[in-house]
Amino acid sequence: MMQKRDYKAKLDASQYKLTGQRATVLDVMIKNRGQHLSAEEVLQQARLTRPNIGIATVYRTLEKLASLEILYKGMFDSGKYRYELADEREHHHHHVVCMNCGSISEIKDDLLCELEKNIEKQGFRIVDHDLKFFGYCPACSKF
Amino acid sequence: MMQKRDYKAKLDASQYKLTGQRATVLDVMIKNRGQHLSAEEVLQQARLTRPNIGIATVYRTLEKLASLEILYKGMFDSGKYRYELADEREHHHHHVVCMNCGSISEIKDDLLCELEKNIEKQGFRIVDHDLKFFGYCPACSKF
DNA sequence: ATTAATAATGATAATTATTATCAATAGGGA
DNA sequence: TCCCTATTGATAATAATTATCATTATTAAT
Repeated sequence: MMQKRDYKAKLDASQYKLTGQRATVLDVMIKNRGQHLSAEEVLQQARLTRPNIGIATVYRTLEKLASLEILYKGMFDSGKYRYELADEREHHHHHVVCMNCGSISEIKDDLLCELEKNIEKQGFRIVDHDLKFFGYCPACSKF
Repeated sequence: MMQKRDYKAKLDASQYKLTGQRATVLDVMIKNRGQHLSAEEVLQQARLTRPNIGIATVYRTLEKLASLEILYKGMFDSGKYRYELADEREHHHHHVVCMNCGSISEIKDDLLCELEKNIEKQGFRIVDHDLKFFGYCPACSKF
């Protein structure tokens, strides 16, 4: 599993500096590994250790980290983006969105490679995919 | 393939009336079968035959038609919902979003039923899925 | 170290998509 | 016809995101 220093190295190799604010945002994402945070949620957590960080900086940082492929930015449902550490979703897992409690669980799978190959036979070039299942998580499906 | 009268029957069976405005929106969706229109795009088209229809009515109608499962409402990318005739995506097809021209193509497939069964073994209850591929459509992948 | 150039930040204005409000209108029975 | 309720269009309000801009921090050159 990638560590903090690896992400920092990735940033150092880029044109961007690892400022205090960016480190704070990165720390939040690492602390919440496996979760899918909205910008607002990242802001709340970031302010625990850096009370005066602004929402604009959070957006800018998330955007940069996503452009460096440190984060994955995805639209899961209802109108806002969520971010997670990119290596968490590397080859290949998918999301189950619980229609009752809204929780997002992860499912590992490699079935899609085959499907991508079929699509490429039709002339497409596929570079990524996003698969979501909608239903009820184990807790909610009891009711 | 479902015809206009079938959709109308579905509406008649509901608590909602088929008003002129709703018929206009439905006509737009039928005319654009297989496409994924945003509310704004529906408005543009609707105004060709009914120039003073308002955006609020379009949103309301799309919402109602989606709640009756006449339309499917999905978030494909970048922050806005798109709508399509629900029967167009019945059992089972997926979307390829071209990262160059933004076009959305459709792929038929039934591979996922199996995957859903696996997930259900883990305690989830799955009722729907949404699979998107990102890449380049045949036209754009030439460059 | 001092200064000049550049990049990053925070506050906030602007924008975009969507939803809510509300007065005016349109149908559908008594 | 008149009343009742649903629908509509205009527009205000909201939510998420992006843009702007003056201030601050960092870097490079002297």
